[in-house]
Amino acid sequence: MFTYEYARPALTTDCVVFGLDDEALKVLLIQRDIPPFEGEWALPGGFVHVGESLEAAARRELKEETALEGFFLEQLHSYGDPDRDPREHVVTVSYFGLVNLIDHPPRAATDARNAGWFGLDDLPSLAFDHQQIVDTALERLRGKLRYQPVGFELLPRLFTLTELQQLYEQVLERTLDKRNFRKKVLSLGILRETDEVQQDVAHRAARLYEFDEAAYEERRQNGFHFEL
Amino acid sequence: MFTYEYARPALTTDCVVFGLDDEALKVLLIQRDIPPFEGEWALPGGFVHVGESLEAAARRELKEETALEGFFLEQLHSYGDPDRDPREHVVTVSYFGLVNLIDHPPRAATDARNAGWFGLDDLPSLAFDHQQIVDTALERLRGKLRYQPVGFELLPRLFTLTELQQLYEQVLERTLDKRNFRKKVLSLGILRETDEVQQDVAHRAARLYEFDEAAYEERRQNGFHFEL
DNA sequence: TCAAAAGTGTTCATCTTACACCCATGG
DNA sequence: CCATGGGTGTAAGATGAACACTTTTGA
Repeated sequence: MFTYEYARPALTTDCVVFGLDDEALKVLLIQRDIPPFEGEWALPGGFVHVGESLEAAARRELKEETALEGFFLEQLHSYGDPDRDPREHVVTVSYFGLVNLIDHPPRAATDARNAGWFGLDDLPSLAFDHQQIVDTALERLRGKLRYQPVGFELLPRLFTLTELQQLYEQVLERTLDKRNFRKKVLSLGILRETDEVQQDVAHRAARLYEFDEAAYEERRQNGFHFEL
Repeated sequence: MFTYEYARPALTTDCVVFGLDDEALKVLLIQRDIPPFEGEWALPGGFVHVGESLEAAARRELKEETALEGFFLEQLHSYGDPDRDPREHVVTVSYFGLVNLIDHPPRAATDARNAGWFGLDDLPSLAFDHQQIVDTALERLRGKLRYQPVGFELLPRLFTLTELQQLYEQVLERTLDKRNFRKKVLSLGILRETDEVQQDVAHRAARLYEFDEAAYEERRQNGFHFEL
């Protein structure tokens, strides 16, 4: 039991983790096993421990609930409406993560909660204000994708230009011209062309590329501004 | 006294309020009258009350400490490093505000703390991690200014195109071409030209313009994207 | 009449967009 | 040999950058 002179809101983190598979952009959800909203789907998250940084709390909860670790995670927004949790005033710091579902396939969560990936057009109704948080995360993803090289986080290390283009098309919800897209993305000089090509495809195999972090960093230092 | 089953970090808000006067972009600071960091300068802010939204807490503290109210305020970032406050684990949600110093001149704060506007190149050393928060806010301001019509918040209702240009030059720290700037900003169609001109200037008086919020909103609905 | 800032267009380079066909591969 | 996606260039339009002089006003 812990006692304070003044009342304190509770503090949690919640994560919106996006993943990409062959079909669509998906969000990671867990099924709640305790009230409130027992049995409903919600964002993975939980209480921040004293002595723990916000990001550490977010990563810990994700690992506990969904067995995911080691990927891009960045703070999104904090929500503190006193009524957002029916129990009491709970402030949540939301995080926004990106994984590629090839390297991080869905696994049973360690603490036995049901977890799953849901297509964005196919989300169940969410507990708390989590739908709003997902909406904000999606807006943020769209914004970041245009101006920062985060899309690569959703792809395997080696990818084809068509895969990259499809990622942009799916997230931004519009079609892009193949020739213009390739011209633009290659002109940025932050992709390394590898010697490898796609395997096991029933047509001409596409060349595989890799994001060149070092080249990106160097260009960024020199005032280069990523934009797609 | 309030007792909880698990320990809770304390929760505060801190505000980085930018103001523009004739000379430079300034930040609003208060001098702390209690430990820790007693006597040092810090961002205005304080504890979030239970039952109070985050933004309400930020506005309340600002009003109490600096007598400022009724201006643009938006959430910035949350900081939760366990060591950022020497007393205990304190998580802060930072906000970022814009005021024009003509309509909101510096006044004595109601609760008798010393408050003041400091030029960005002239900041005293700040308590806690507040320098980092200011740096983040400045980055955000620079980013927002280019892509959202927030600059007007720093100017009086009626302003000249030169004032607007100087604002951009000061915040972005680079000079802009007068003709190109005017061409671009007018082509956006979100400024209303008024019949009025500058008063009491010792040279040809410039025409006064006004931000046309309605026109901006309408254009935004139709997929228009502000950019300067 | 002088000082100070307001106001105004054109040109050139760059970037963006639209668009269609042949090629390589595996089945 | 056919189906599938991979890969490639050009031309026209739009946008951004560079640049200097005349006008208005008050002191």
